[in-house]
Amino acid sequence: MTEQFKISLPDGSVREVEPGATPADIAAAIGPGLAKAALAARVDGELRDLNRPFEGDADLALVTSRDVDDALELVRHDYAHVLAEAVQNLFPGTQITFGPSTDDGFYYDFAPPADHGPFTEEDLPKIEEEMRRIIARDTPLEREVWTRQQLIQWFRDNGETFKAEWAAELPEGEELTVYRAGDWLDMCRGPHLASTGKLKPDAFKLTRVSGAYWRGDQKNAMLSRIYGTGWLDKKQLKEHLHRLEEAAKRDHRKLGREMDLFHLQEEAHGSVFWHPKGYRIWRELEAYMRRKMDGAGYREIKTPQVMDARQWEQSGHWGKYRENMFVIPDEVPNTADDGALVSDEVDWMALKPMNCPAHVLVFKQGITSYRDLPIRLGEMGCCHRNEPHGALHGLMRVRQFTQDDAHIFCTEEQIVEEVRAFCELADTVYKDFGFTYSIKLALRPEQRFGSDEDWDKAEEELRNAVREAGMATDEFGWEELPGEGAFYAPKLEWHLTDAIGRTWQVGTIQSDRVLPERLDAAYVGEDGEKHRPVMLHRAIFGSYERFIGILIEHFAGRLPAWLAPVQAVVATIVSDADDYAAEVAAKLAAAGIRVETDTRNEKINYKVREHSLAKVPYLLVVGKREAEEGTVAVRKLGSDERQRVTGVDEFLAELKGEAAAPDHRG
RNA sequence: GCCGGCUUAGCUCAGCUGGUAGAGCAACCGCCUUGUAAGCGGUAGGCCGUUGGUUCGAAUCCGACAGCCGGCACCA
Repeated sequence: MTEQFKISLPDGSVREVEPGATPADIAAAIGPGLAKAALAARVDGELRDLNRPFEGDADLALVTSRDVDDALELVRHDYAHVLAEAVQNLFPGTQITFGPSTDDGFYYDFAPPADHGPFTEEDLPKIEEEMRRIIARDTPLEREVWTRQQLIQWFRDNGETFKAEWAAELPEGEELTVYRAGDWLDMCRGPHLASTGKLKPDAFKLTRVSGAYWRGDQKNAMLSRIYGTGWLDKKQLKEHLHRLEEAAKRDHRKLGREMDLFHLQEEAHGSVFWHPKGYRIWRELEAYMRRKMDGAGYREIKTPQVMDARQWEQSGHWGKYRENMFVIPDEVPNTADDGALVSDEVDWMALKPMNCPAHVLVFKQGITSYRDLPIRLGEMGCCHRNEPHGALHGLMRVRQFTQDDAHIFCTEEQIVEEVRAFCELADTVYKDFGFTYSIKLALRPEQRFGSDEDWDKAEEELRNAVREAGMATDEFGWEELPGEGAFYAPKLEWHLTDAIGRTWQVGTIQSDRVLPERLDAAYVGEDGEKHRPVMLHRAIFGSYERFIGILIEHFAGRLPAWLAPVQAVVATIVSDADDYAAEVAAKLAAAGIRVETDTRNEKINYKVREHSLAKVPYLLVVGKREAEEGTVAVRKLGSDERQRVTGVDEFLAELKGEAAAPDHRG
């Protein structure tokens, strides 16, 4: 008489099964529909294979495609395995490595055969085809527990050096499993679907290829990665591809060109040429941020673009970041007729990669009393960093950028209050742009300066400040990120969520005790002795370049009226209305509205289309009728509302509210 | 920096296996005075990224370099 296992189901019922029984057996016992729909099982909360026998009494929940998160994870992981098998079928000699699921699909990293070279996009269609064949074959996926030695031996015998290396390094005590699909197998923790046929042949697509370092380390071999997107059914795949197309339409590089905001060119790659319309956005943002910072007790300064290398040596940047700094010889003249003239003993200078050392130098002028603290020094600081070329990306990653930077010099006791106040300032700013955001605390990295006690303290201060602001909650996406901090301090990060759900890290505040020490910043305390201030580095936009890029993508170019470079266009229908159009425009301009007129000899359809594509918030159409009646026909961009005819003053009153910056509205 | 791809008119893109370039839109010039997302006709516009090579001949084939795109790594 064998012992029976008691399996509890989510509805509260309990089934008794023989040892050796599996979740699949239970699904079958409940009904054929469920047996077919079941993808995997949660056994005591752990996601498991449908065919893995119970090991004792257990709580069981069968996972179907209705459990979307689990189902997608399973399906994507399976697609990755099928991809690996397909590639090995088509390209014998290819080594497999890793293939996880991602946010929208999966990838797998391969080491292609020595005589083949990396995979290219041209390979993708035939790999997809092979994947469909594998799915159609409907091969069962079987879990097997192997010993480490078996694994290493098997992979070595099959020329799988990467897998063998990995198997040798897996932590002791872990159950090592392989999943077998017919003749093919991969070492994998699982779980997997019961068979390849559970995948939909039309719900995935291989999207791109790229290089990726083995184990993510630049020092290692470059592998060939194949990305795919994978879903539960064809409809989801189509929706996803559609979302990608929509996202591409928001691309700030494309909109920046179409809207004539800025351009980039080879001769200054990684630095932005702002055009009048783009710089108008910048100026509005800058004016807004100045008001916010003035109002929050910051004082703005301006510091040198170029400083002597000795200064950077002292601050520590020379040692750590010299590779990414633009360095120039301090020699006059530095050219001669026969070429460059740079002597051996030249002094070096560097363009500033950040503002903080200069701010410490300002702080150090004169003697500071504890009564003066906190001192908040702000700067719209233009910095240069010689970024790795492969990292450059439109406005999002540039070599010259301007930060809404500030450093708060304060006492230990003032840290929490200053950080708390910053949380509130950042909150008002992000809300003014309609962003939701989450706050993360990036904790100590492996490589760092300072003692563990200092780190304990610094982390706790930031944590407390966010708690005191009432923002260390789920509502604010509060989360701690181990290992993500800067080498000198933990940092709080603000991650914006844009209109299509992408996140962007923009704001930050971090406490720094290292730099004041290195640059010997001090204040005189109550006791008459010298003390080190703590320095809080902080920014809200991050950089103007990147923030504008994010705004363009967030609004899909349709900036709110207060940021729109041109807020209204007066477009005529007939030339008889030209004078009236000029009159209307003059009136708006006198009220501070950025307005243009369009009196070209074109049909109104044409003008409407053009200004709509240019994302002008308001189009005021004037014809004979409006000229006679003193009205305008208002067409608001992106509004479903039908154009309406209204008096100029009424319209102006309405637009003035919208055209004012959020902090200037009543 | 690493892997792959790309680079032709202001923009978007054609140009097969080598015979010194083509479209649409934009621009300019006319006609049309127009009522809410492209009126019609015409004209002009190109060192085919740069540079070496192969060839009688290169936008086209090969190499180097640069920039861009997608990733990887990096992001004080």
